Amino acid sequence: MSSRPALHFDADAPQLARELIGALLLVDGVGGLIVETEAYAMDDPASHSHGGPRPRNRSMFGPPAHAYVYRSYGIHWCLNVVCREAGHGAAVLIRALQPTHGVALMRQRRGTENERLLCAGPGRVAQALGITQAHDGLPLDQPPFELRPPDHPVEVVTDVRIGISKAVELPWRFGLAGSRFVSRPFPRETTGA
DNA sequence: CGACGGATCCTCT
DNA sequence: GAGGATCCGTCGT
Repeated sequence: MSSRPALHFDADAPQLARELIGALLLVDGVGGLIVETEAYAMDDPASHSHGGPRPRNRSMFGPPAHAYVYRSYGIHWCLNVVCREAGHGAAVLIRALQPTHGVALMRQRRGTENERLLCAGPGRVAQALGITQAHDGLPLDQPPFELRPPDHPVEVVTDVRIGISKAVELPWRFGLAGSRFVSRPFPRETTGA
């Protein structure tokens, strides 16, 4: 399947997750091309929004095209793009980037020289881009964020989501076909395009 | 009020 | 492949 060069923040999470593959994500000019995402919906036992709004997940129920940032395992920050409409509790987790802008700074923040591992995983993405709870709820179309759709259609592959224990069968992980910057390989690199 | 467990990452084997 | 680090929202008693 090919995703078209447009970002529909009012779409449901799986569609936006697909559209975000190949998009450019920057924070203060640092970042890269999105190569891996996951979709989370309200009627989705694996989603933080499952069960309705709470203080912790309030950004997930806020306006679309804004950030939902949460702390993972008490250590890492992870960035989501809120979608649909306010109240739906749908979002797309940014799982991996192909580093393109500010690589030296990302290396410094991450403490590694391995470019393949700079942004390969949601915690690594946040660390490389300097994302913290301070970014929770901020609009992604304004500084310090910059989010631009892909320049051209890209080939997207899918798989089940990673690290969850509920709704494990949903094929809601999306990746850029053939990318070496994903957090984990996709089982099949062929799609119908 | 105590316990649990997670949309993870790193190190060591 | 396994286990530890380390925070805090959520839930059970």
